[in-house]
Amino acid sequence: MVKLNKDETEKNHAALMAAASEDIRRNGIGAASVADIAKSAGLTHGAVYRRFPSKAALAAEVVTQDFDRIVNLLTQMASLDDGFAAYVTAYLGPGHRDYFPWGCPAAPLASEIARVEMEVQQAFCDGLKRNLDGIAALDKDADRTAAQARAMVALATLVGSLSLARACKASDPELSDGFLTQARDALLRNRNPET
Amino acid sequence: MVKLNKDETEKNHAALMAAASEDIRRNGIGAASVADIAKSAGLTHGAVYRRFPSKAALAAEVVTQDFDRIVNLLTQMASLDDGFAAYVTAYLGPGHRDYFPWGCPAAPLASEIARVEMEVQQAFCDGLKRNLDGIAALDKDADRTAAQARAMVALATLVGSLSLARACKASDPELSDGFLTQARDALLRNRNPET
DNA sequence: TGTACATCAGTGAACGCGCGTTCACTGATGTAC
DNA sequence: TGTACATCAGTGAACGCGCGTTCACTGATGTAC
Repeated sequence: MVKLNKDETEKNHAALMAAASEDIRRNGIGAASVADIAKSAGLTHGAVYRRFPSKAALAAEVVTQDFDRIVNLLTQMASLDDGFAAYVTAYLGPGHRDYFPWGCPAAPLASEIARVEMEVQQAFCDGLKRNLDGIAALDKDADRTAAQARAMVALATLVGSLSLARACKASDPELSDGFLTQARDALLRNRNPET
Repeated sequence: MVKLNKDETEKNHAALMAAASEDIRRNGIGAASVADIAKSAGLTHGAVYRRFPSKAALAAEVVTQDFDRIVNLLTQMASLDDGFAAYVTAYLGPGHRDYFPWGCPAAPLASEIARVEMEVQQAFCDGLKRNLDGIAALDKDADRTAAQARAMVALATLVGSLSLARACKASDPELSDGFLTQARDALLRNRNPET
């Protein structure tokens, strides 16, 4: 290929991040391949190593960026009448289950994170905390400790039901849909039980 | 090695299954290696292929056996005063998070299952349904549909919190413990909201 | 009881493959004069 | 305005490695006679 001007260079960087984000959330970090990511972005694998010292560094940046997107979404939802319901409904919609160009990185990566490089674990854990804060901010209860606790349970339920819905989609689509709808109903019914 | 008598052959088979079960739940199916599994069982990789036509066939049998163990446990717990509390407490204890010789296959494999061979997906989905039935059987509510629905939400919450607790264990042990205790408290508080 | 032989669980060398990573090279850009 | 040159994003061949899988072989077992 030829030398590009700055605009095209930035476009290539964004394309690389987008391709990596999709591949990593769809296939996991281990099964995502540097060459495939580069190819999806219209580049070759060598270009990846001009920008990132390793696949792990790329994965860490992808995880951070993915959580940034979720946190931005949560910030927007905080201005809605019922942001929590909007978040839960979007998270457990069939679109989020079947579509990978963007989405929550916690569900597909949670099981794998413990065995990858520490820099990726740190990025994940950091993002997770920001995600939890964003969920807790949707909870108007004066007791902030309780709101944080509820955010943790809510995120765990979202992650678990999305993962299980994805797992059994091919074998039993009805069961898959059931995980999404039952979790949604339960989360919207059980919140803030004291009020 | 030498020819073994039938007892030793069965021992080797059991050792292979145990090693595969631990490796697969600890590292995932993709990252588990046939050679490592054989080595852990005191054999070489060739021995695996005398018993299983492929790594996928081994994984499918491991998944089935892992769910069998969970279902047996649930059957035993059904005779306790509060089997659901016993299940939730054991599932979300730090032992289940940190120890891999046995345990629930749903949490570590959920994210990965959608991209492995169909025979493994079938074994997983089958096991998942038996797991759900076992949880629902701990629920004495006369409304069986509601009990099934609660079982799905409970399993999703268990899977999600265990996965997230494992994910952030190294980066933030307190947050990791929090996922376990908050999910446990919520599951024991919110069950069967109509009674 | 002793001998010959079929069985078959397990061994280990070999295979092709895709992986992450390295590095010498290319060639358009944009600056220096 | 025109020319020489340093920069640097991207290319693509090459590397060592571990993977799943195959297969000719080994040798104790347990049966047949």
